Amino acid sequence: MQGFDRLHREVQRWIRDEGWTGLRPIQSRAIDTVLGGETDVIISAATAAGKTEAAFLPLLSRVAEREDEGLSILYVSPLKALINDQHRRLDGLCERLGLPAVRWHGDAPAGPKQRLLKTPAGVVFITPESIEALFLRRSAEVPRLFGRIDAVVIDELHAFLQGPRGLHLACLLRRIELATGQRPRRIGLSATLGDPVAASIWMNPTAPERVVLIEDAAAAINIHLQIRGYLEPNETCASRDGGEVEEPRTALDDIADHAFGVLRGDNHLFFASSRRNVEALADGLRLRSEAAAVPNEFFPHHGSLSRELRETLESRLKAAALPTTAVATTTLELGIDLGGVKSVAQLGAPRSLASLRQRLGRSGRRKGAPAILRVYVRERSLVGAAGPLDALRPETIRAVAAVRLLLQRYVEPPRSGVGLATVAIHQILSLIVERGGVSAGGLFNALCGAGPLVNLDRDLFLALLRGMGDPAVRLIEQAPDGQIMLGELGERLTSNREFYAIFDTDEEWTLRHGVRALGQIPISNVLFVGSVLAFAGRRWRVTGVDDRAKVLNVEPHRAGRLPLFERQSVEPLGDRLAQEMRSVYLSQDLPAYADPAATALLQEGRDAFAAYDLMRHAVLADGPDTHLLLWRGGAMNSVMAVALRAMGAETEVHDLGVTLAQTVPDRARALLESVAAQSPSVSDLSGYVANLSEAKFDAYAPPDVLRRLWEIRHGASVAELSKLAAGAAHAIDMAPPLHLHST
DNA sequence: GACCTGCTGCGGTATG
Repeated sequence: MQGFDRLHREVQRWIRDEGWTGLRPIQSRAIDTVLGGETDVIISAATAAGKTEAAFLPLLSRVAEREDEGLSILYVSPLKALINDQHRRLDGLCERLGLPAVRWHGDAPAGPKQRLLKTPAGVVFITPESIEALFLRRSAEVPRLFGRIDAVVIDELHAFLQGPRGLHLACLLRRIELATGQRPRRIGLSATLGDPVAASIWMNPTAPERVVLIEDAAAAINIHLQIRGYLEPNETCASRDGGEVEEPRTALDDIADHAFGVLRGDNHLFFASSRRNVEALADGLRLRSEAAAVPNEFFPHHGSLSRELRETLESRLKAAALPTTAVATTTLELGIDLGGVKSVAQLGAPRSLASLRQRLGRSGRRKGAPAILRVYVRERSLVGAAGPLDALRPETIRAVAAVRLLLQRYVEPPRSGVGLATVAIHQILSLIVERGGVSAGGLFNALCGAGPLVNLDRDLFLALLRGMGDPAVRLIEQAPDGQIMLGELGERLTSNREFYAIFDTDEEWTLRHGVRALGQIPISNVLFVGSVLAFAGRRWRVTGVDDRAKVLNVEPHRAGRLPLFERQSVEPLGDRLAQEMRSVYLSQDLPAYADPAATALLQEGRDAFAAYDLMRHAVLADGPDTHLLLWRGGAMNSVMAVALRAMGAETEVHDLGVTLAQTVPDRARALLESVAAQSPSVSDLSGYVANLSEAKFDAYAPPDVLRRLWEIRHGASVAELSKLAAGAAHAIDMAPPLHLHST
């Protein structure tokens, strides 16, 4: 067994006692690297390949003989449930080596934490938020607790590569180094790395080339998959006579029928995107069990359900004594080992390959067993109110495009830079609490300079500090000697326990028409006066945006119903998936993994694409509106929408592109030509984005700073605008009349 | 028509 001999004797004994017949390839390869050097390491391998042990067997071998006081290994995880899982896996081994292994998160027992503070030793399994709490409430203990760490293990590394939480953790690790004067090596674990370079930069921003990447040898993807097509029935009114209202049958009913037939009797995961879908599907499956007089084995799992309900379901899946299907949102996508899950089903086409890969990793964990994936796709009936975007059958096309990219092993790179201002504000406040007053230079050096917030240059940093000290804000204030202290609001925020996490629990915007509040909606895309959105079954035009109060003033836009194309999308699509969709339209092959209905829908989508002449044209007339189809991801579509808005158009962003409301193709062409001719710069455009604040503390940042950060993030997209607009304007034309058949 | 993630310290009372 390669590498085995170099492990600590007690670790070797533990491996034998566990009944292992050998080390996995990734484990053998990790032993030499981890035992040998002091470098940072990324271990990237499929779920259940044994990454945890690949890191811990050599790390524990190194620290087993350590005599001096001090914590040896800091393990960080994004999930409490994962901490409990990993602790369970490693506790026995640690005990045999005489090393305490302590879980440290909000629900973990307090006793072991107290003992660890008294005598730091062994391994601690912790969340970023609990590290933050240590800095805020026990800063005096930090140097002694973390002063002798050999290695920091970051589990689910990909979860920290984009968004504010990853920046937050990077700042916390940097602050541990500053507080202790040591830089422990970092070991990252991940199953889905879209961009190893980005991961290396996160691990070691000053010397990313020195991070060693240990990747699992690319085994062939062993997968059985099927795309199943379903057509929504015609939109008909339920009969009202006789007092009984019969629910019209939907595509979801047909999907539930099929799933009930194929999933009963074993363990499966069914990902259904939204809580509403999850509840509807789980309910439909339960009703079918009742109708068939068999025990129900289908249960919902999502973030609004109590922890008790969720954990009961998780243990039922793990125990595998009773057949169980969890119908879930993304809650079961990450982390904990669910045991023998036989297949994964998904409602709707995948929106990202990173997520699809992660979900697939939950099945086929048993040696030699293939992963099984079923994608259930729904499309609209073309009878009646449907429009040309429906005729393109975008869900079916996206499902095929996603499978193609899956087989190519493509994973999206992380979207960087989100939440920079928020993390800076948060960490400035936390550093002041930790140190009891800091100079502006000290703050800059800790976070920006050689720290993780490099994109915040000196000018932006000072502008941010000035904004925080504004008498109307009072997050911070400056003592006569120049030291920066907490202001009144800073005191209040940092003393609240909601301060520990860098993310907010769902912030929703209030939609207001005159004095009347229409309700609450979450908004993730760019918004400005003139945006059109759908709510409560109507279309509304935004007439005012109050970013701080999160209020949108709206007025009715057009009389009538919801727009019929795919709505302003949620998780933005990546460029590569959008491009692959175009290539699916342009090719002829009918994949064997599509069932007859999906095959028919695929063919319909291609026929429509050809009928609209979309291989040559980027625009498509639709009644009074014009669609602009760029075959780019959400980021580029949003930037194009901002540019068109700057030229005076009313726009809406969706998965297929940008829709110009109440705009005929001639005018759309003129607008695109203006964009091409004027070639707007980022600073020309950023003023048209009204909802610049998008993370927890952004509202306390000066608008100019947020604008500048938007410009930095979107500079590359804006640089492409002019060429893209010129190309789109060039081939503009009216769509020919369409004759469509309905299946 | 989004989804997910996280949480200290203290004082009171009950229990073994």
